Amino acid sequence: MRLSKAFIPTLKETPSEAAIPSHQLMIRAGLIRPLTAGVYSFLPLGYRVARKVMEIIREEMDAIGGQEFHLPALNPLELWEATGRVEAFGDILFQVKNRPLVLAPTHEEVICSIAKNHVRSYRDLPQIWYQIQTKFRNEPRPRSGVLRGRQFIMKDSYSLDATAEGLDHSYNLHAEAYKKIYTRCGLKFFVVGASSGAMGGTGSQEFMVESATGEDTVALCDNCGYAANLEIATSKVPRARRNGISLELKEIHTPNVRTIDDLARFLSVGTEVLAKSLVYKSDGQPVLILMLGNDQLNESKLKSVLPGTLEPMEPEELAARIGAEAGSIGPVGLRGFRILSDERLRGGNNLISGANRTHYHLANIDMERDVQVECFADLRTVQAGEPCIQCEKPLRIVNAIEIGHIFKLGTKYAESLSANFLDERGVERPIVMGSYGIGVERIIASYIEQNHDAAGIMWNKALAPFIVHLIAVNTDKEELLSASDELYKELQQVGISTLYDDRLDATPGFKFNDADLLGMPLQLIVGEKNLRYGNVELKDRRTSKRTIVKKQEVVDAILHFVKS
RNA sequence: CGGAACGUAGCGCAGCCUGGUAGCGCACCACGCUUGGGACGUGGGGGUCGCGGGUUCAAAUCCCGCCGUUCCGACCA
Repeated sequence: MRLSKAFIPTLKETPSEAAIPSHQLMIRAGLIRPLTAGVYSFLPLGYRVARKVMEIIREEMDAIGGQEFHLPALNPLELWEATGRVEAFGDILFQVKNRPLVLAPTHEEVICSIAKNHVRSYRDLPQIWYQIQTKFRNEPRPRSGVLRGRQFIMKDSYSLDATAEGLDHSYNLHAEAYKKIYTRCGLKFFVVGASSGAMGGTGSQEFMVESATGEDTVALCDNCGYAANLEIATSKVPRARRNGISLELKEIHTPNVRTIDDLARFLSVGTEVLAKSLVYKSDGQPVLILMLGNDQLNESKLKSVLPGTLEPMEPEELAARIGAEAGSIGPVGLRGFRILSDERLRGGNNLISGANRTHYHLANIDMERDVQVECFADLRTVQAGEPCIQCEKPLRIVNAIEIGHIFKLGTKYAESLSANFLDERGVERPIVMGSYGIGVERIIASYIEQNHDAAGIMWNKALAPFIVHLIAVNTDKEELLSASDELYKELQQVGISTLYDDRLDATPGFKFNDADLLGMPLQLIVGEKNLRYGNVELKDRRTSKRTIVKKQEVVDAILHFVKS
């Protein structure tokens, strides 16, 4: 492509709305342009990258036996009502105003409706169906450029199996394919155990890229490789103590003590003998949650114990129900509340918590003797430095970008849409499903987050929109321009994709800076001082290493680079 | 949805407080000059100052409402 004729609008200045490097560079390098909040146009250069990513995905999906579909983004509302997901998605689901249609945020429903009509027997299974298509989600707050948009390209696939073992196999095939895809894209990634969230199902893993700009938080063990989304991560923290004798309950006066830290200071005790009470409403019913010391409640974990709506109780309602302020709430003698406790408090005694009387706390609480706990569960959020659940080495907590998510769905969707098949014995059973997603834009943005410098992007060969950026430096010299033209033609003939900066009016500095910004892996620089001796210059964008090569030999050198 | 900021030429911004001619840099067009790290000179084109209402002789500027965008938080498959 000749740059003089190409539409590659580069910007010298950083657009004010872009706060993170990938977003800034994608706009500056002319890959994308914003249209409205969370919606971007791919410009030609950006779409070349997107196509490379999609082709890698396609090859690896085909390699595990995937069959490519192209499903409609417009779905009948009725189909989504059947699975209850109109309500589950709520405002995230775009609904068409003048027809009972929705814009699909994912395609389990459509897949099931096809399977229901055409998969009749266990002999038709297993299947892996996939597509690469635009998804629509009405995100309340789009941000970080293409990392969280309202419209984005997603590879989504669905496995259909007869049995749970079959699902395990399909799931593992996907996990392996995903690793190959990210590796080929040049991403440094890791896999974490994840929450299935609103998707439901029996297990899920996320593929993550460590990045300060990521919206997910992950606990990592550098020693043994344990990695889990903070939504489900656990650690080996000790339980609350249990002393020999449970002392008698005793009310203590604690004027103006509200927080756990205040209380520990006031009583000169460690926070590990204190039980914190949090009050929520689950489907409108009051629930008291007990946490040890300053442990932070993990709402994702709580939601898996308390499905349904969940909201913190307002202080006014709390005061009205208990007659005490939030800092003095406790589990003993509390009526009308379900009581849940974090696992860490199981069996503890001689603990201190609120007395349900403002300015008073209750000491010597025995969890077994004094508290009617409905259930114990892991409800706490892991903190950095805590011992790893597997090897007890300290955990790290990092931010990460989710670039893929795989789910074992089970029979949830097949059941609600009656997607059944007949097994070997002629018994009708629901299809066992898995669902798997990769965000195409997130791969691109994550790649840029990991591979840029002050000057711009540093593409690898796999994702680069062009392999070579050919720069004609002194365009006023006839012989120099014709030498560049010649090289451009030769590179085209041997199939090396080349962006050729043949602009007559741009100064050398302008061209060099554009080349660094656009970030093709190799820059081929044709300038007067080298050409005089029959040489040209090759610059490696990533290392900035320059080599002087004979003009006749440079195409071979580039071919060698491409094959290496 | 809560908190905050912003909206003036394609981009980055000033002007607003203290009302009276819409400005700067980059980009763009023409000509000249220049060619190894975002040149230079001369001339030029381009703006309903987000939208609507109000105050005023007069509004980019003051007041009210709306819309949009971004950031922090909540939320998040």
